[in-house]
Amino acid sequence: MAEENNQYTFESETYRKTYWHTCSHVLAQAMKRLHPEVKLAIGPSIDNGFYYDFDTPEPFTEGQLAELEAEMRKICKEKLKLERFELPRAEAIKFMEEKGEPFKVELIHDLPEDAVISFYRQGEFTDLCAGPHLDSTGRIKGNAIKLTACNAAYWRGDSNRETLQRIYGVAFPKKDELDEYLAKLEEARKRDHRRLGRELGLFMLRDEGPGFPFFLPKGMTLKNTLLDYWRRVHKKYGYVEISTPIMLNRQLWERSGHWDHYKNNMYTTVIDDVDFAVKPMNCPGGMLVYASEPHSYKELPLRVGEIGLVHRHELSGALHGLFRVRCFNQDDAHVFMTRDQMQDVIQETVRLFDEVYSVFGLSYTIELSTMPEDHIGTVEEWERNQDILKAAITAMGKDFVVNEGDGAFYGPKLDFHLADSLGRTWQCGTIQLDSQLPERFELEYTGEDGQKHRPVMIHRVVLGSIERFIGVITEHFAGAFPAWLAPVQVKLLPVTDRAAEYAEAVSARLDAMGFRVEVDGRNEKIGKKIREATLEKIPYMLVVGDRDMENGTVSVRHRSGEDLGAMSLEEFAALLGNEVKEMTIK
RNA sequence: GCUAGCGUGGCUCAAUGGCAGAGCACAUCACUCGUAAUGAUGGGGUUGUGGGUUCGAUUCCCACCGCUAGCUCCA
Repeated sequence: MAEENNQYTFESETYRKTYWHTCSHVLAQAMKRLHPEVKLAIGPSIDNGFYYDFDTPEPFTEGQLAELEAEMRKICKEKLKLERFELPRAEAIKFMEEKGEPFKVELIHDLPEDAVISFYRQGEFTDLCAGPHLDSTGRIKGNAIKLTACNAAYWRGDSNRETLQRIYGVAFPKKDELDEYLAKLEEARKRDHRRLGRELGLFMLRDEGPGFPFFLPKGMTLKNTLLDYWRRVHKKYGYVEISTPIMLNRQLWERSGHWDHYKNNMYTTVIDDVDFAVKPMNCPGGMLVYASEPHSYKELPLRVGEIGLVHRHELSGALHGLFRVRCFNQDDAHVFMTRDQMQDVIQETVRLFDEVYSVFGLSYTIELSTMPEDHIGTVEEWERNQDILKAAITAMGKDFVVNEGDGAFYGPKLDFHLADSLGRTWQCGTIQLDSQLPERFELEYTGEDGQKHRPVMIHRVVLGSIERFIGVITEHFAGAFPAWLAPVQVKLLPVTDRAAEYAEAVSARLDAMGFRVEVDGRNEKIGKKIREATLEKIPYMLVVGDRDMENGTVSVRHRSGEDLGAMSLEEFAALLGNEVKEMTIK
């Protein structure tokens, strides 16, 4: 490895991860020098940096990070050689016991019998590690290391085990690159949807209802515009829409399996001595609708959509703006079909996803989640369904990664993780294959043969949660929504009071054409009105003054700062109309 | 839920064991102005909630509520 280092650059993921992994060892070494009593857990590289978990009597403070960074810089300057060596199991355990590292001992115990147990030594510091590593701490640029956070983490991610202190860090071969990275994080903070949501008047959260978002007028317009698009695109793909009750009795939830498998997350109540639960999912209601009348094979696949408001009691610590809430609208749909239709339906659904995501300029990665420990149905059924999902997307030439044991309790699923413009990903779409609920609700259709058959179904959402999706696109567009989606598309800015009436008249005409328009009739200077409309990220500003009144024009300015000059209202309406139309159904 | 940090006008943030302050926003008045902030004046706070320590608490202590970060990446 060492001699090959020169061939590698920081652009290579392998080299980057090796670099960061060695950084984590340097961090651990610095920790041991400053705080010998601290016990070492694990310290891997991650997608953007590295961390190390420590067991410490006293949690760390931000101030200590600077001290650790300084010690790390020292270690880099010392140019310590990293040397790998192996030990037989018993000796490895003894070695770590003597060093007083109980977590390392546990790790060695859990390694398979035939595992090679390797260590890396740098100066006075040695760590259990599979490697690989850089050949010297001198290869790390000391002043381009930044310890970014210290936080708690459970040993082995298990909430029943020890709480460790995790220190996160990031490092680059050049100081400039570190600064650039930190600037990018700062940029990300500026487009945080929680901040933009408040600044743009989209939504709010209150102590009175943690995790229950309130939508404000602008946010509601955005949401309705989004749903309007959703309905049009689903109509095109042959969906019908229903709405099912928000609360249903216990018996139903027992039948669906939710009462047994999902009760901890459900809001329940008692009405007239009967247990009720607020729905955490829409499916059981959808089952009742399907079962309410007989079906023929000729109707299949039957695509039934529902924008359903669901409530889930998420852990308080998991709440996060609109990304993780306790009540949200799913753009749900259930597609009922024959076994033969499964692959086609899955592919058709993926095509629908592609169309929708492309409208927003969002790309995605797919994860296949397989059978969890807590599940219903047979292993054979699960495997068969997993194979169908795999086959369907493979045939479409799509890549996916497998997420073992992360399926829903009733079936395997394909999860679509959307990347925002900063490369962070959020799970939005999902396609879940389910042959359990049709069984439990005894769903049937009459086949060509005149016999009753059991359909299979998928549960699927494209946007996922309307709330989360709004959060994702708010950050993706940094609040500057495309014109078709912007809560306000046009703002009239009269230069003086003399133009107020004219502005109102223009506004009324645009409104009649179906555009979302506002007038800034305040007695303020035009510069101020422009500044504020720009900060509101309204796509078009129409400046109107004496000149425009005389000529019957509007002076158009884009939020980007571009001055499009004076034009007739008809010309402007055509311009905006085209821009809006481009983004609608193809 | 756990660990740590935080909670001061609508927002962003000062300050202090001894009268709580600024900018923005808001209101009023003047200015009627052509492409990113006109000026003046004014109103607005039981410092998250409840308890405790103290002559005195917004500040110190305790509890609760809420928020923020992490708890997925595994030598």
